[in-house]
Amino acid sequence: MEAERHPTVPDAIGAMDRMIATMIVGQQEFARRFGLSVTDLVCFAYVLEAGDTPVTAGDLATRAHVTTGAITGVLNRLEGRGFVARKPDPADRRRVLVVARPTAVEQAMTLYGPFYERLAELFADYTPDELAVLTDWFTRAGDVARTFLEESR
Amino acid sequence: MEAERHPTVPDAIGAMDRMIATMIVGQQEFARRFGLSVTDLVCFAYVLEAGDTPVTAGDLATRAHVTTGAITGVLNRLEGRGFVARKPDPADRRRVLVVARPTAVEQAMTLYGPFYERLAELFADYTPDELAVLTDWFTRAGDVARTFLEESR
DNA sequence: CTAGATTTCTTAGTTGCTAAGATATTACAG
DNA sequence: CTGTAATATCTTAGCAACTAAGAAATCTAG
Repeated sequence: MEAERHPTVPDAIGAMDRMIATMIVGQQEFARRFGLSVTDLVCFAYVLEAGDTPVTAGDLATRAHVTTGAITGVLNRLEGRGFVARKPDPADRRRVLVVARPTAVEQAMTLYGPFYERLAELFADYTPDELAVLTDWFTRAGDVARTFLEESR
Repeated sequence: MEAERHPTVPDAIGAMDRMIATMIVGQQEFARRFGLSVTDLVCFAYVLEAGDTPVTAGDLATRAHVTTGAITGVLNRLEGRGFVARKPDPADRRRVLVVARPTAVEQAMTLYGPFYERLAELFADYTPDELAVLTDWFTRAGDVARTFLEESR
């Protein structure tokens, strides 16, 4: 069946939309179980992603599209759960640097782990070339969305 | 560089995570502009997706993982914006059927359109076979997430 | 016909957000 | 230097959307 193997761009966008909607609900569910908000998880993911690069409270506000006032609450909750720590910036004492606690990834994996295992099983069904196509698309789609968000400020 | 063209499964999951996080922030931004909540958009997308198949208020609560009380608010807002209409179910008068208004897609496209154009441009960079891989993954990842959500109730 | 189950809506209370402004610090023009 | 403006975070008051619990209407089964 050639037709089914060659979806149109609108087909792809439709399938993507349904996937995104489900992932959003999934994140809300994860957040609920952590006793955190979706914004908290988005910020935490960004801190982990940044790795050694220092992240300020303001960076999180920009990235999550919320006010700095909201970030105060985000950091209080993440700090309360032991996910991150506030650290003063020696170079600029107005700033607050946010660093992930050593056990943070471990803690997150307790809840995310089972879901990631399912995803890993799914990805295992694809060839290395197909995995490259998927990873490339994730990266570029993320860039497209980020650019779109920045432009429409 | 072979290594770069063959990401590992963890690479793929990492790229996917960052993409999802950005899409979540994007949906929050769209919701803000519509004067709606993310839950409203998730429900609206589900109503559109269902097409002619009737959707009840309870279906939306199940799909969006919120209480039926929250759905009352969702429907009031979506109805207020002219996106959907409540329709009594002739077969069961307790039920409320939700149908998309004819102009609903058009209205949604006013805001979503520019973003979808960017996505369409991105998808245009992929061959039909690659597009098939992507669409297949969207569908299956959506199924994995939906199954995971249903199991963990 | 009645008792229980189902479906939506209502109400009270909680949470996380924004907007505006307070506070502390840094940057820079003169 | 010094004073003024800009910047970064936090605080506060108010608002919007959620939950939990239960009311009201309707359906289902014995």
